[in-house]
Amino acid sequence: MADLDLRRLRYFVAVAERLHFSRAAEELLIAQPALSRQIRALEKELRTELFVRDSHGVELTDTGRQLLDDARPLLAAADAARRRVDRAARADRTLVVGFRTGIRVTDAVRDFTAAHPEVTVEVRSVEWDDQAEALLDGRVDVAYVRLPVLADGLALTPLYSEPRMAALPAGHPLAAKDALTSAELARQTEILHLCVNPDPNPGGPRPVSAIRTVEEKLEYVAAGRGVCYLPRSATDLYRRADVRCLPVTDLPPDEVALAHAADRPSPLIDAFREAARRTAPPEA
Amino acid sequence: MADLDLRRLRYFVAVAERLHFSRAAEELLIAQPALSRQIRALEKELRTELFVRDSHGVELTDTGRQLLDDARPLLAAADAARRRVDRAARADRTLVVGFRTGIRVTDAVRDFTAAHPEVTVEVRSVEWDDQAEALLDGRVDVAYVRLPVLADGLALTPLYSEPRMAALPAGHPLAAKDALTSAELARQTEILHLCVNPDPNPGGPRPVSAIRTVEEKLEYVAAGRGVCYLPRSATDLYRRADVRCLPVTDLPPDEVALAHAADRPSPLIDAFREAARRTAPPEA
DNA sequence: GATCGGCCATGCGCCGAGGGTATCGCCGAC
DNA sequence: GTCGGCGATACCCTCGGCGCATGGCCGATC
Repeated sequence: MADLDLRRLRYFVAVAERLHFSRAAEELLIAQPALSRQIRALEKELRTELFVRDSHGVELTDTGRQLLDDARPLLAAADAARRRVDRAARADRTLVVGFRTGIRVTDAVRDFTAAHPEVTVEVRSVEWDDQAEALLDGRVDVAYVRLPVLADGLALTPLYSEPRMAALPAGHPLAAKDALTSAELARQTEILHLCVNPDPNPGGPRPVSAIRTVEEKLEYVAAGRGVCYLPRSATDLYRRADVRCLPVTDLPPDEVALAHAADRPSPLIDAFREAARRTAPPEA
Repeated sequence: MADLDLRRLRYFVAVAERLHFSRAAEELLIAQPALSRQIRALEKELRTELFVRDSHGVELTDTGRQLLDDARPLLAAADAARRRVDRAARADRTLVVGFRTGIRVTDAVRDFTAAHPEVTVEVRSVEWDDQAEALLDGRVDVAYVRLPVLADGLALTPLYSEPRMAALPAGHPLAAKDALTSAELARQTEILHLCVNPDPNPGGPRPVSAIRTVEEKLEYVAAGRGVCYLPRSATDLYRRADVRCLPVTDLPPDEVALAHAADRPSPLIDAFREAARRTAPPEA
């Protein structure tokens, strides 16, 4: 039994997702006849029909659906493997540091570079909902994260913590105070949650709106649609007159940690971790 | 970034496992130069060395080890996907029933075939350590299993249970009794465990020996090296003069169930499950 | 109801990837 | 020094995949 061909699988997924050969071919940057032939060849290899093509268009068969379910994770795994190899190949020459808005990385990078001038340090911003993936598949070597982190397979080094703040509209009755408690906020107003994943559970209930950035979040707050929690570095960064930010005294502080893939130890990662620890801001 | 090629990955794994190009090529049924070229091409594609080749032979680099770690599960996933598609393709024409020694399947097959004469029923024996895999990747559609089953993703239908027996050498002091308790066995003798996996945890401690079949197990018992537990159907099947089998009164009976992959429902599987339930032997 | 347009399949020629055979280069063993 | 084992290279051939042009089918349009 010959191997499946990942290129053909990718072609198949492209067609299955669009149910349209010509458009899929366009997306794949090949001509439509080539795509038709490849799909036919795949069907022949598997000795089964994957699509029903009739005058109404193209549809998946049951077998096709089965293959689609398998093909997507398989292709993702292949990509991840490829990235991990890429990472291993440059492991002793380059360090890729992931971070998110509001986290200061320059001090640690400078400290690290002083000790390892031969190593190229890349700094790359990482989406929150992708940070664990990015670490595990090798797109970044280490990443600053805010605890808690939900994924397995990551080694975490706590670095520092910062007060948790609440952002509320400037005219809000609570905005006159100097500090707040979570009870006051829970009782008085609706809390906006940052929804990072485009569609966390498809079909299910979802947060107000697909808010992806802190700016967007604050926009909602300024519009009087609610309040939200933020770490202090975020409120410092995005100061605005129509939003007031106050410390919330009874919530545990927001902890920032350095994460890296738990397998695949590396002296460079260890060195960067020490650099990050040395340069972490003092506790507030 | 082009896709990894699974064929090349398979070549790579073959070399990595043998650390010998010529022998790997022989195994792969290609000539050695072709293999050398493919590995070189893979290294070029990944822009990194995977092996160090010197006069002492061939060795993996760190990157090569990383790739090997990823390649094996990837290839296994591809094979499993292929098998699941094969299964989906024949889902409404064929039913593959897995079973293990000592389980009687003919009654259920006959009952099922009477109701579905158009369906081809294949019966295939399955290794214990492979039964969950075989169900999940579609090599078998349903399988008779003995509880408990350790794998997730399987739907289980209990069918019947049978007494648990102990097998001991004919001359053993306890062999004169009519029945035993687990306490007597635990106190008096060493228990042989059936070691089904060729090497359960490489490098770690392992059971006495790689016993794979009931016959082998009984051979050890006859040789006086221990006693073992078996379900009654097994002791009935492999009767021998130098081994005595007695019921163990205080152990829960051995339960036989029908298992199938929890996703991918199928009317044929449902029908076979009913047939199995109808034809299950009465409780002892 | 003839034509047109959208869409997938097919025919054909080209090119490159991959395989086989023969051979080279290196190194260690005897 | 020679020989044998092993991986790399040279050279050639085959086949698979692609693009272009075109065919065949069907539904929409006027």
